[in-house]
Amino acid sequence: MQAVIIIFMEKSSREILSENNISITNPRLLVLEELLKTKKPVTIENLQKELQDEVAVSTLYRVLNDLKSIGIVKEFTNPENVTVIELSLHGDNHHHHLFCTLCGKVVDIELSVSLEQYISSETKRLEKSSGFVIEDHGLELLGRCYECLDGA
Amino acid sequence: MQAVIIIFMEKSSREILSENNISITNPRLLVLEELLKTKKPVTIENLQKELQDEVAVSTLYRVLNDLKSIGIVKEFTNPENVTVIELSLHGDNHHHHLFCTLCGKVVDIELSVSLEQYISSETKRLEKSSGFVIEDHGLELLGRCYECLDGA
DNA sequence: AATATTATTGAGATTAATTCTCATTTTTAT
DNA sequence: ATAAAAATGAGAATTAATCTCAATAATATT
Repeated sequence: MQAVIIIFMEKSSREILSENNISITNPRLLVLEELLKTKKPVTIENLQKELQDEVAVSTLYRVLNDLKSIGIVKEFTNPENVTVIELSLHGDNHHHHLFCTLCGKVVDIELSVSLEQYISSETKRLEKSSGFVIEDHGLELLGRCYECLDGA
Repeated sequence: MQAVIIIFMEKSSREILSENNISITNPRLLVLEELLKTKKPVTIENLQKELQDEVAVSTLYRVLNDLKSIGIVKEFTNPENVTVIELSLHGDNHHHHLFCTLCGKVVDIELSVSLEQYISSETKRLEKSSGFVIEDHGLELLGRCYECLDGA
């Protein structure tokens, strides 16, 4: 009997860049590696710390804009209005965010299918009453995380 | 038969300030008047334009912070990350925002009671799975407004 | 109502996040 | 291997917001 081993290989940073037809440069690889390593939403400040002496600040911002424009990085702001960066490789990964208002932690969350459906139908109702065409939505949840609750 | 006329009188800016025990000053009155006049969410840039030569920029920011801290002004950011200011006189007016991604227009919206309930119960589920205590939520809708759709 | 005390204002300096400029370096195409 | 095009680094420029501090206005006291 043969063992069948299935490995879900993360795409390499090089592959990601070449698939998107943008040139393969060191800063881009370094930023991508860092985001792949973290796997979680990060502030630009934290990215900067991790990439100190490897990528210039101006380049970091430029690279993030490049990655945003090919759609593999998403940007949003936390409740204190700080920019948060998140890798978004698999095109359609609709999700939402839960923020700790004390320490700033951000967690990705998925809503139940039924709630998503409910939001969609409400959206249709609101399209009629508002005259807008509604294309997207995001639910933000605010609270306090276990660590901050512990400390208190 | 007598006519019964009921007038819902907007509280005056003076009353609002004195009820909240903060001193009545001209800049505060001017900012409040402007917000009462507009009745809609406004960017700080727009507020500045309206109050040119009447309130110094530094004072405008300070007054907005004062009004935020007594809870009669709420602040949020639009999808382009610009700060938007909104009067919130009647303490509990939970609502959400619909943004036009083309012109930046912001519209207040109310969700149906059942959707709000649905979100609340999802929140309870997420509290268990995330370990957070969730205290608030906001739904943002993004789309294109009738005027921008017309123009296109 | 007049004065003393306290708080607020205006103007501009400061800070922080992000973008821009441009000479140099790296990448891609030939 | 070389030419052409694109990206980088360092620091200057820009923008939104806060801070500083002397002058002014508001409140409290007599």
